[in-house]
Amino acid sequence: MTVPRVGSRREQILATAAALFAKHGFHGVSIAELGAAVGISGPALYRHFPGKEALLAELLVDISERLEAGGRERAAGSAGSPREVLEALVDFHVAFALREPELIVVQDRDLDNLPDADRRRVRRLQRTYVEIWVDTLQRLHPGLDAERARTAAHATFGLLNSTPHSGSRAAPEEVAALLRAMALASFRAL
Amino acid sequence: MTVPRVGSRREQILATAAALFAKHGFHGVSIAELGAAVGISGPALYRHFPGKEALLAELLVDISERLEAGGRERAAGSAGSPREVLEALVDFHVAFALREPELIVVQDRDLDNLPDADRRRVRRLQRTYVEIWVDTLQRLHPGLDAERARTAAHATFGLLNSTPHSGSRAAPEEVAALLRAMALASFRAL
DNA sequence: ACGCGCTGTTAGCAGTCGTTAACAGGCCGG
DNA sequence: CCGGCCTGTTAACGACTGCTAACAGCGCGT
Repeated sequence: MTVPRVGSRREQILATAAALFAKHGFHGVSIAELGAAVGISGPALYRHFPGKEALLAELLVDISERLEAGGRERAAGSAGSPREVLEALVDFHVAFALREPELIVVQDRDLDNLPDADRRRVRRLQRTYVEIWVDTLQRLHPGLDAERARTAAHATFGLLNSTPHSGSRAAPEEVAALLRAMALASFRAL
Repeated sequence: MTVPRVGSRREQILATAAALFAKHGFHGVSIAELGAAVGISGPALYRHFPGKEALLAELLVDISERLEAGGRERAAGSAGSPREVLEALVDFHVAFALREPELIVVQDRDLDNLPDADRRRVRRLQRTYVEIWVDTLQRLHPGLDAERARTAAHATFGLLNSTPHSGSRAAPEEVAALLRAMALASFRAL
């Protein structure tokens, strides 16, 4: 019994890769280093992944799918006023950024080290995630044109994704509350 | 007469390197590619720079010095209320981020590809720049503790530095005005 | 006119990278 | 007990990298 966590090695490798890629960049981490960091050495990684790029692809496709799904979920039912939806989106995003800062870093740093097919997929997911925010902002502020809404959405992502940059020795909930409040306040400028 | 732009090649190389590093990352650009992009080929770059790392160092030291100097200048004379100083800082930073988005990208993406001495220097400059913002925020909001002020400063940098991410087909002045307004509005949450 | 410094070239070297090949031990179903 | 799969090892290959060496044309001061 007690299935020995099928794919537990895989997940360990993915988590370690996320941390190392975030710290040194995709090209700055060798297969040998990554292997050593999980206790195996070098080419053993090829028992779990077809190659280095595939590893990055799995990380980035996964994070962009989770963001898009989370955004869609909170914006869907059209239940809730635009303001409530926007608050839910902010809460979701800030929680994500605080929980997995490495993935946030890797996603916009190493996107173009992906093979073409995966990069297109990730780009499309990112675009639809942005559009969820744009639609919500436009419903909240009728008359706001799409271009400005898009700029505002990206600005908010930059604000919320700033967690990896600040040392943030403070408690995560306090940081989350502060970023949430700043993001929502910034929308008053629209 | 008409000095033939002493160092014009140097500056051309630096500008091209900034663009390429921003697009593909430091490790993603080879000396040969960089040479080809400026019309010379490969090792000719060593006539102008002692090495690849020195090139990156010059870019990053330069940008962090300019940011620190610009921030210090606008915060110095203690002329102006804290709110005026803060508005000047925002204007300065957003103009910088819009004028040289590649440098913004390279600075936080490839900082740790610098040789130790240069990285320490850049880190120190960045720290004092942040502290200028922290001090101003604390003068504006007495009772705001330094940790929260630091988080808020980083969040504002993320917001203002979002320009490279959004396509921003709009006119730069409009984007600048929007980001400025959002940044200043976000401070109301403090 | 001469020589030198500046800026460019090509050839080649040493090191590192991702990846494949060949091999081996452990576990588990028949 | 046996045979295969899973997961690991080390050795080696080819490609590419940053960098150096050796050489050459050009322009300018004396």
